[in-house]
Amino acid sequence: MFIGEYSYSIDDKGRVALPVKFRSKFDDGCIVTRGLDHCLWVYTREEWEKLAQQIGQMPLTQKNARNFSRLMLSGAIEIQPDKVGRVNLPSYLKEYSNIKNKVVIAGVYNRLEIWPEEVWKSFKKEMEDSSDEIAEQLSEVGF
Amino acid sequence: MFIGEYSYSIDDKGRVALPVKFRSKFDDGCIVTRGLDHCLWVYTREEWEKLAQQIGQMPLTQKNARNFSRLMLSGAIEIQPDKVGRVNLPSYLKEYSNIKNKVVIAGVYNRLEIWPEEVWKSFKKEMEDSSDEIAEQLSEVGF
DNA sequence: AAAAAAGTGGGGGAAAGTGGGAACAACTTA
DNA sequence: TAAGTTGTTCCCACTTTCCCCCACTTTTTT
Repeated sequence: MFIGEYSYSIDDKGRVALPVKFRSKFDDGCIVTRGLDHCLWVYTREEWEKLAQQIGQMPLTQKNARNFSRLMLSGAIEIQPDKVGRVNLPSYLKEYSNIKNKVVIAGVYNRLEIWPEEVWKSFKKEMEDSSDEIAEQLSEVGF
Repeated sequence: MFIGEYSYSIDDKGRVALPVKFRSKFDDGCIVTRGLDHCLWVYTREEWEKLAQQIGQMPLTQKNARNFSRLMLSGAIEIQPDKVGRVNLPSYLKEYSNIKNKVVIAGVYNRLEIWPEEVWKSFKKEMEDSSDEIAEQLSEVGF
């Protein structure tokens, strides 16, 4: 399970390190894709297969389903981390997430999330400030 | 599984490269056809067979089904990529998709999609901006 | 404080993108 | 029918990009 919060910088070549703790999970590659809220999601192969299969079975003829599968699948890329555990993000993912120099990687159960540092900070502040309200809204979705 | 987003240019002879990662899948030819949303769809032989069978089983009596099968089947062509993995698109497919010089190829599960670069950009922007709504609508279709 | 581990940076070689020429086929015209 | 013209396909070559590997610096741990 992925948990915690880690800071890294992106070098001139667009490489970003994955947290040491989790590197072994990505030995046989990881899948990075566009996540919701304009961050990036990183999955292990195994977890990705589950997700992708669901997406792939959506009906061709429904526009929403078509667009969602385009968004998720065309945004995805399989990357093999280099010898020291870094991945090279394609430019379209950096643009989508607005990642420039400093990033925060957050563990969220079955995936990692990559955020621009500044965005993460303000997002976190907002979350912390409104945690009570968030909790109350959760009861509405059956938590 | 086809995933990712790749940029290529079309040369004066109308040739467009397929992404290196997937070339081996098309060793024994690929089927290109008119897709929905005015892009082109590229299938492996195997996947095409499955799809064609599905389409063939649609009810003759529904106008939508008739039109869909016309679009897909009459537009389809089998192409053998050249030694460096390029395909030569027939002019009616270039016209249908409005492909000129720069294209984006997107992997979407069991097919590749070929888009004019400009169209893809605006389409993607729209999708990205409305990703929250799209995602929420998906819960309605049981995702 | 020393050693080990992790973060960061850069250079070289291989592979991929792209362009063009030559050979061949098809179609047109004299 | 033969010659010319157009178009297509195969193959080769150049250029650029990307990826792998190595090394240095910084941080952490014993």
